[in-house]
Amino acid sequence: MGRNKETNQKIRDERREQILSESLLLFSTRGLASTKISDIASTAGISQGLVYHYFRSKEDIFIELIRGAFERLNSSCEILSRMPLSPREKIDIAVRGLLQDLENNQENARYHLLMAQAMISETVPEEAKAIIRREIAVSQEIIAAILRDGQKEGSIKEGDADEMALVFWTSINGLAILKVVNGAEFKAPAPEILLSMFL
Amino acid sequence: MGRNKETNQKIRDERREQILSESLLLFSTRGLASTKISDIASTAGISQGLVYHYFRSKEDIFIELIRGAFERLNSSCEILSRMPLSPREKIDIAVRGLLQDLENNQENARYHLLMAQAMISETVPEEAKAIIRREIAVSQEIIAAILRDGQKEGSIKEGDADEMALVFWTSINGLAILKVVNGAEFKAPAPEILLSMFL
DNA sequence: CATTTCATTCAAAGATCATTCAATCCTGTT
DNA sequence: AACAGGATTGAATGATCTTTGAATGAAATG
Repeated sequence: MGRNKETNQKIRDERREQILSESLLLFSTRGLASTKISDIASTAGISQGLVYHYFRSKEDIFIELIRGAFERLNSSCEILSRMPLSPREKIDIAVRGLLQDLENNQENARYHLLMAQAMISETVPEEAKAIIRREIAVSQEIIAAILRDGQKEGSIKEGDADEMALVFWTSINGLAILKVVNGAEFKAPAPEILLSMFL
Repeated sequence: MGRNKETNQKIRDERREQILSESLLLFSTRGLASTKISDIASTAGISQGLVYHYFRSKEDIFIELIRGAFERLNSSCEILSRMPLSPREKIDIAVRGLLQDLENNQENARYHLLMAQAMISETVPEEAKAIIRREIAVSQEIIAAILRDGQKEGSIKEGDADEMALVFWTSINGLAILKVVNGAEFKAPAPEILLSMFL
């Protein structure tokens, strides 16, 4: 009666992850439109047809990656906001953590880049756009809330907290782009530069 | 003997500008690969064939736009650096000017976006990449030089000036992206937030 | 060892585009 | 009015990709 269920499930999970992982690499540096299914297949070492066994279309892969990107980002943010720390410490940890992550973790920078591409491009699938519309506010609101807390107790600079959160993410995002572009040469700037906007 | 030279030249100049202008709009929001020649032609109100009367290829249009983008950016930077102002005033003017420009001038934000896309994507024409490699350092070096001047006289915060210039452009760029994405809703953040990194 | 069930491949069909080119139009000039 | 010269059009060409589906292969089960 063929292979048993668990083995098949494992094969499928692994292939799926493999396709997603290679696609992230390609989408983030070449964009959705310039990434060919044949690119994905060949870097993953499989045939083109097999890609369609796992995903309905190229755009489906993209949507899945966007979904994962926000899941990671938002859950990190929520963990941060729940930490038993002062607002000032939270911001400090967030900036240092994000910058360090950019420097060490290629994949994370790629996720940032993917999100940036998805935000910019009018040609991303509607479903991806919908996810962005829905999720983009979460991380910004969390940072803004921390900033407001800090402002109340006087440990964080005055100013419109929403605008400050916007600049916060904008800067992180810009640096992520730089990281992917510059590759190994990339050296994250001193956290103090960014922190001086808030503390 | 047909139309006279000047009239033809004028027609050609105008058409060329028109094609470039519509292309900037499309490339910046959809990317090079997802922008079809038929899109450019139809938004410019001309036939597909005519586009090829003015440019050798789609990539040629892109390269021309990138060339123009850096020309604008670098010349603005050089004007700034020559102004008879203190370093502190120069940075102040640069930040306020750039933010205001983002808010009022759709086209400028699009140029920033185009540069970002060109930097990110591995599939932009080699000639565009070459221009980027050559030109990208200019504006960064100019800002870094102003910062160093200011640090010498104590009016600007200490810190690695190159890194600070990097964060400077990164933030501007990130905001430009946001501007194009958010369109009319976009409200530039208070300049003071960014300025607090430097002053 | 025959059989079943899927993963996987391969080649072909269908779509979508960039690019070309022969024909047409427009507008000063003679 | 006839003409010249370039601007302009639009359909055809061909290249490139996505997607499909029939055929193959491998592993586990009876």
